[in-house]
Amino acid sequence: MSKPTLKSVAKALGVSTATISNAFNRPDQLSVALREKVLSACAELGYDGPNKAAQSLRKGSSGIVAVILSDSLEYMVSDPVASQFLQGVARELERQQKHLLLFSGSSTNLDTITDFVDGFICYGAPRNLRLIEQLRQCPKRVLTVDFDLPGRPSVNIDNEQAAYDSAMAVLKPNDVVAVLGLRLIDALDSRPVADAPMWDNLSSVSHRRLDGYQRAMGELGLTLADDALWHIPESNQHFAEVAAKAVLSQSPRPTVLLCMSDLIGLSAMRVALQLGVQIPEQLRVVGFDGIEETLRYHPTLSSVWQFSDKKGEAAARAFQSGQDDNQLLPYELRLGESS
Amino acid sequence: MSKPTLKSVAKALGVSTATISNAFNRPDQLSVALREKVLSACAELGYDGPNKAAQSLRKGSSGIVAVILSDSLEYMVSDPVASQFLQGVARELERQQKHLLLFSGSSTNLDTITDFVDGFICYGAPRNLRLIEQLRQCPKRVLTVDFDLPGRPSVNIDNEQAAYDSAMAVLKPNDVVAVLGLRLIDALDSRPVADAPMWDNLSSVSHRRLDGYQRAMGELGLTLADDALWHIPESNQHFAEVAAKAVLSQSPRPTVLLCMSDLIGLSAMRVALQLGVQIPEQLRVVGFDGIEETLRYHPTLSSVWQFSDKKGEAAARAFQSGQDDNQLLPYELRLGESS
DNA sequence: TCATATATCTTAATGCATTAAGATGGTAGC
DNA sequence: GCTACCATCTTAATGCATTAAGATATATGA
Repeated sequence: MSKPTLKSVAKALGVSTATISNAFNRPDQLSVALREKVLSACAELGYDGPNKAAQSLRKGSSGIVAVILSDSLEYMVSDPVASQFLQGVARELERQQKHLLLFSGSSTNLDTITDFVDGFICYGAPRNLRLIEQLRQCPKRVLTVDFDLPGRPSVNIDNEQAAYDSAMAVLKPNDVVAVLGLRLIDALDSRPVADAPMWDNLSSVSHRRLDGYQRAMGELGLTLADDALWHIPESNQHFAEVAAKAVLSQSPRPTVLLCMSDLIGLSAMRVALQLGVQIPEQLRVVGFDGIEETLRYHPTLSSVWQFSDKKGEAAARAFQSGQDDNQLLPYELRLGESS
Repeated sequence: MSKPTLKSVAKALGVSTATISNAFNRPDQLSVALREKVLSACAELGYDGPNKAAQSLRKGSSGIVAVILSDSLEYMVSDPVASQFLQGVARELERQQKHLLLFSGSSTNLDTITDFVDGFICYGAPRNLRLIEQLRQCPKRVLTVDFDLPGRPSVNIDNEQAAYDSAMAVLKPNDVVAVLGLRLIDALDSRPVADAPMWDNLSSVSHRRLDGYQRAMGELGLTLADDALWHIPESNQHFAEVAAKAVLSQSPRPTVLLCMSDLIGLSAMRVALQLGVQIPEQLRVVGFDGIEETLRYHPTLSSVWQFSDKKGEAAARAFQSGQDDNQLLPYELRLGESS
């Protein structure tokens, strides 16, 4: 006997297909007694719910939301900011009884599954240009986070203003400034940006933050030396330490480090302390993101808190609600001992 | 106007729906002239092929094969053995015009997508018990690689015999033996197995290999000391070096190292050389898997070559062909300077 | 020239499920 | 006792596509 279907189960029970369907989807449409009879019969016959493909076809939606992570899944799970975001998305999606399908940005064949999902939430600007093109042309709903796609809704914070605020909070006249930036150019190792072409992909967060830093510096009459702007390919300890070591060995030594993530900021402080540089007397540091570890570390790190879990929830909610604007979430500047 | 469908396109062109469908799926069923007219009309109307959900429903298959990787995706891409396997699968699937959907073993909701895929190729025994249960009960085709699931087809090599062969090739009477094993117990760091409960998950490859080692040792009258059997949680340099250092510091120092992967073998040789232990005079080493790096390294590493790319192809082919047996692929023992 | 084979396109049944609208029987109100 | 309404279930249209079988017209062969 082939796999049971709604129809075969209905016939076996002597009821209509609508009844079986309702037993699964709209319990209020039939008596409890009958519903339980149906459900137990289904279990017995090995029928485990309506076929998703048919359901998706009929309803026009599958209840599956694909989340595309720009970086590798591994990184995303280990990075506290990203994993908090993911938890927020998962929480909100569960609340809405939706399912979550996870993709890494290296996925290249969206066509394969576009018809099976309700749309995409894309976290972070993908490096993969083909993927970006596919997202642009995707007929399904697409919502971006931490970057913008023309004509698509997005969830973000005002990175320029936040960066400006954070810089203004630590900078003093006559400071020597260095910026430890994240993914500014197309290189896989930590290095000074120098005159490498900026990888300005969809006005990514990093460039907005850089703009904010520079606005603040401009107002204070400070300039950024050519070798004081560093590119870090991925927000982790190793890459951050390489950059921090290099920058703190320069002369004149920076008196302020503007860091585009908290992991970078913490790593920089570790390096500074190893080098015997006093914080905040000789060096002030400010991070970005707002993760718990900045509070446990000593000295505590000043940072822009952006509440990634809320961001995840907001993204999932905005995805569902259908609102098409570019939403800016609140952030909060919290000063620690590092400034 | 809503999204175009087969029907709407057919009406717009004044032909039947069958013609449009054939234009996409069976070009031989209509004249080239008409086919091109149809295709260009589709492009103009913004119709990009038959809806996959409907197609899947009608055809009973979607052409998507899901590959589940027991470890994290990141690890899989970096590990040469796994990534070769993946390449083999991808190559064969492409040949069959199928699509590949990648999952990590931490995925827990197969139900979400079972109706959308033709089945699962599962590489390596998942740690996630819920996932294993889902695979057992999955109504779709499931093929396992490097482990077995009762009643399911699998692709593998004869790990017991291969391990036996490799051990026999390096062992001599009176040897002191240590085993650097992979994922033998449920621990996330490198450590001696001692009396921790063996994590015998679905007769995984590691336990088969251990059986092979021990059969060989038995025949030579050798025994494995309690602290000479080590568990390594993941096949990478760091974890391997920790274990190798510990084992090579024991007294009496081992004269043979049986390693369950080449990465482990190579790391162990690196450690040995650092410690001033001569290979092969004072220590013989044998690995497992067969990766190119073993040939470039000096001394070259003896190993069991299992041709992971072929394994990937074989898995994809077996998945497709419908054969339901437990296939054993050939392996090859290649001796290097390490023994 | 007639019968037959070929190429090309259409008809209609089918896959599995959802859901608005209709049918049925019972209960409450007066 | 009659009407109105409610709870409960069924009917039937619908979503988007595939494909075997049927319908034409054109070409082939004797």
